[in-house]
Amino acid sequence: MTVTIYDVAREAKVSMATVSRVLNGNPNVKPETRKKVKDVIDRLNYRPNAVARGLASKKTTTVGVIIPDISDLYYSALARGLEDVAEMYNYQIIITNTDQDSQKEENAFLNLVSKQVDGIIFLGGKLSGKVREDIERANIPVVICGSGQDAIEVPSVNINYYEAAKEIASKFIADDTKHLGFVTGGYSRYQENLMLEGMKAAFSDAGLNGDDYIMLEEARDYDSGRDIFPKLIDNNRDAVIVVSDEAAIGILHGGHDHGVAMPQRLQIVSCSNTRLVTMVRPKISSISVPLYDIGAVGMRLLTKLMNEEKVDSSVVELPYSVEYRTTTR
Amino acid sequence: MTVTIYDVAREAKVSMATVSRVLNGNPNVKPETRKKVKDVIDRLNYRPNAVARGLASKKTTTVGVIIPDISDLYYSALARGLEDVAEMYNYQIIITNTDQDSQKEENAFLNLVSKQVDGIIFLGGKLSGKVREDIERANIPVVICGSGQDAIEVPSVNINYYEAAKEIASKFIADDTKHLGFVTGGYSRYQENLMLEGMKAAFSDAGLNGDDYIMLEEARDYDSGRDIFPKLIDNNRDAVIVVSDEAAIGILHGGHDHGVAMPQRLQIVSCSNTRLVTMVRPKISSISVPLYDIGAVGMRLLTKLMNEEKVDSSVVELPYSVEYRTTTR
DNA sequence: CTGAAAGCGCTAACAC
DNA sequence: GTGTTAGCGCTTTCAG
Repeated sequence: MTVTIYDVAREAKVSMATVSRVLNGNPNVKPETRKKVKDVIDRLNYRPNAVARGLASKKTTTVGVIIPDISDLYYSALARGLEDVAEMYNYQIIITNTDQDSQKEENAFLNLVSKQVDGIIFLGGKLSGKVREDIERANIPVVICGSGQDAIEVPSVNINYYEAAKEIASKFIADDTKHLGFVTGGYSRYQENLMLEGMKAAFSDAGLNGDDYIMLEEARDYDSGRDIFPKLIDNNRDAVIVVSDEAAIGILHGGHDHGVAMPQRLQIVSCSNTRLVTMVRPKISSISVPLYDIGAVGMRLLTKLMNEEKVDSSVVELPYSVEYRTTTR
Repeated sequence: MTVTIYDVAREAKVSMATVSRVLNGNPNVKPETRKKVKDVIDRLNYRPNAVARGLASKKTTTVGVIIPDISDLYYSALARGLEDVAEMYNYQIIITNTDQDSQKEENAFLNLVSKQVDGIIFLGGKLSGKVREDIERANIPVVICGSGQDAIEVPSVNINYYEAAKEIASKFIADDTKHLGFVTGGYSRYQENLMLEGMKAAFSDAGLNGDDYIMLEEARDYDSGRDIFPKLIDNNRDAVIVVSDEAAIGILHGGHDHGVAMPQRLQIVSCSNTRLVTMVRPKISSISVPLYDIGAVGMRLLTKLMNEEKVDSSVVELPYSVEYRTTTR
């Protein structure tokens, strides 16, 4: 039925070994036999069975991607970057959504290992203790993209959210805009904590105690953003730093709906840098996180790891800037 | 190094066959031996090698997804629906982005077949003649989601865009809003043509010739939407039907930037129903395409096909409605 | 430069 | 119920 390497060998009057060699670009094949084999391959329309190949070679040219939610613009931008470089290096990608559920994360990881993927990329995610153990045990290259992880020896790529948050807070403080709200999204506790520390450092530099000025809230999507708007105003916030772009837009429209002038009354800076930030009016000021690049660089790092090339630094920090648009004064 | 079925068999003092049986839930195993085997599996922390399994059983529990761009909200919503039901049925998903490039589509398809996926889902895409031949030859279940395809015998799931477009146009005509713009996105020519036919039918029903009233434009993203706004006004459009949500928002903001009152001067209806439509002000009227469901139903259909269950109808049309929000009067 | 043969880790008849 | 035995389609020594 389906044509195998054996059929090709027979037709070309060579051994399977030789066919295998031309398939894999092994130079130890006389040009003429190579041509002969290639002709037969074309004629028979032969395509090697990647599964058999994987079993024999212990390499599947497949990498697993564990992602909270592919329909979240933040993650899908990362995923796109990652997939593009995977394609360059001839890797396929198996994607699993976890909704940040630890159990799902572990299942996904174990499934991927069963499938003998050559490497795994985590986007966001919590990496519970169990998963960490599994990583340890599986002995397979893993890299984390776009999500801080607490004291873990896994290679990762991200921007420095501590510095970014500190920079934003400092600017606000300098403008005498001190009553800040920090609206977390529950994406990565570790990272959100880092940002909070950054803001506190900014207050500290100004001789102030951040705890007296920073109010914490949580909103991840548009609706919850809109819902917390009144609370922000009631608590006299001058500005908010919002992790989730959708929540930021929700807050913005909360202002719109309540007839509150923005950014006069409340300034907003969001932190995810999805396409959304410039697709609303007023445009939202935000950290320019290089999402696509984080994914791309992460995958590049993984290819190196899978290839056992040495890597200069396994935790890479990409540059960012803060774009002040029209939700800030 | 890694523990295999053979190790489990030895430790449990049974044959590999028996281990395989408990692994696959084969009922022909005495409960006590089943327990014995399971204990050893746990103790050894054994996990079957899915690649070996795939080779032996000719089933990989993996399905391929060919998608224009995962970072496009329209497609990622479909993908999420699809992935959720894939997970329910214990399938993993290999995703490939094609940017609607025929060559990439064909490569992706062939790669997926090499990997012995059990089925393939196309989201959007052009399905050039070559790919159609490949589908024919590969003899593997394929379903197309969220994209019309011209005269092709491949199972698919979508909504009836012809009727939707006709309904919208009829409403406009009845309101004496006859100078329509149709802003295509280049997603699926076939489908966009279908919509155009639908609009023409609406004019025809009103005793009018659609060609005299409908102006065609193309814009796929936010910026091009904004860019074509002046042209729409210069050509005296009363309303536009826009395939891409992002383009629709672009047009909306084009109006904003030019100080043109919307929807008084120009009404907008968009057709992709991504989350974006309710995340701008004014909220955009749109066809309520059940994106998630299209993906979910498509994957469910594929599981049936892969399982060789019989299927009532291989082209399924999901219900939709038209939501008139605040970009229409 | 090429071929023979031994697996890779598992499933699936087929016996018993 | 359980074990034996062939493969699945390929890569990879090892000879020559």
